[in-house]
Amino acid sequence: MRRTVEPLRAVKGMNDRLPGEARAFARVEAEARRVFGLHGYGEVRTPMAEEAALFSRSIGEETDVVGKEMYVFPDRHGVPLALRPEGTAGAVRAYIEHKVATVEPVTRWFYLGPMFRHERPQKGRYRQFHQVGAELFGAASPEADAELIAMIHAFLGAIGLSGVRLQLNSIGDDACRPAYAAALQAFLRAHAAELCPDCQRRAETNPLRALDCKVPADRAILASAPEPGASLCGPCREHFDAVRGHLEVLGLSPEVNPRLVRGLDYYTRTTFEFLAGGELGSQNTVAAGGRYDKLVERLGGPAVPAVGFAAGIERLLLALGATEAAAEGSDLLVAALGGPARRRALVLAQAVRAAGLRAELDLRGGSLKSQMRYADRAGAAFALVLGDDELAAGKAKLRQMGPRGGGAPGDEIEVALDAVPAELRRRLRDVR
RNA sequence: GUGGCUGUAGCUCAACGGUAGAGCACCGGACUGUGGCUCCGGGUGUUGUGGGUUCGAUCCCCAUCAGCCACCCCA
Repeated sequence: MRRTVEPLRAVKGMNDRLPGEARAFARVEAEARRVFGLHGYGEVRTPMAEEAALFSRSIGEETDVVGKEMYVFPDRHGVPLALRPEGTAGAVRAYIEHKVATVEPVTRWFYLGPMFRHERPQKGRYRQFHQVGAELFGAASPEADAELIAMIHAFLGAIGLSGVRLQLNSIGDDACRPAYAAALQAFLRAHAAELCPDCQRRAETNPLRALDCKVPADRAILASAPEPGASLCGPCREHFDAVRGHLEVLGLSPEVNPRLVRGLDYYTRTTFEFLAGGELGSQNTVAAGGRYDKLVERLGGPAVPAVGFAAGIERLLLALGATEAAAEGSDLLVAALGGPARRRALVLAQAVRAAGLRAELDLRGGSLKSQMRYADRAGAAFALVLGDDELAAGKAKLRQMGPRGGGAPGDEIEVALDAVPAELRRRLRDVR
């Protein structure tokens, strides 16, 4: 195994997912498709790259996601493109571009795929990570928020994630948020000298973010800061209370967290997060979202309200403590000895597959013993022994394998070569 | 981007300033054509990488890369 050339490695923060892990991943995706499908959501697939301007306009120029973490590069004509750092912007762009609002009043979309942010990787946070998310366009009512949140809860339950906490808040809309933000900023500026450098910065760039500062001294000061929940205008208050009420009806009990804010600029009114314990450490937000009633308009579309969310698949898997999922073994492993028998075995395996059963040949050849051992460790349900004698007689020995790594010796019967697929199918039915 | 910890076989780990071992896994044999159990055999490694100190470095020093943890930020 001497290395003569330096092997290339995966890009930092971008990980391979080998089949064992990929299966666990695929299961989460399959549940997303199933549960979202039950709620009337259709899958959209938008490009991985968009014009960078789309993200700065929607997510916000001043956010870290756009300002510091986006992969931006010029295309051949010098147009700045960006690898998508999240899914909502692309979905909204597609919604506008295809004039979807003109053909249907309410649109339910979900998406699923890789996102890219140039951050320092750590557990539950990677430069290429994967999100599943959904967007509900055209409904301003509190029912929409509640339905979406309940759907996420159902999805988390479906993948086996229990013990999640739901936090809920409202950050107001154009009518009340500006005044609130100004009040909060004034408060922060007044206390700037006592606050940590981060909060001094936040006071100027994104005052709301200061609310969830983790520095103890800051928390003490911020305890008396104005909270968004207390400054809502009448309609926002009404909307928020109705969302809470609907969630209670649906059997969910959200914790109201008056300091829950969102990092992306496009949110209005409802914000929420699902938190999980487990092995996630500080990256314990597993799904998050909120309402964004002005975004479609802001990106040049009609005035269509919307609410959406995204969940990080890697984080879901971590929260689940998902271990690798073993591959299902073949229905049949063909062990053939000698050239003529091995040629016949190629054909035989093909015939079994054509009958809809999984067949595998031990491609290494080797002794019958080693081929049988392979059949065992590969988890094959049956093994077919094909040697010169069998070939001459037009038959093969079909042996039932016990459970992998142990169990009773299997029964073995002779089967005519042409009858192998049918006989295998019959026996598999008995076994399973 | 900031701070800290860690890098030895496929995995989990050991060792010592004198170029590395164990368990599991893997491969083979006992059984010239029948898996598992047992026994026997096989180490599969430039000790992450590059320098430095030294007669000699896996060990000490520096750098770098990667992973992890916290912060920042976020899903």
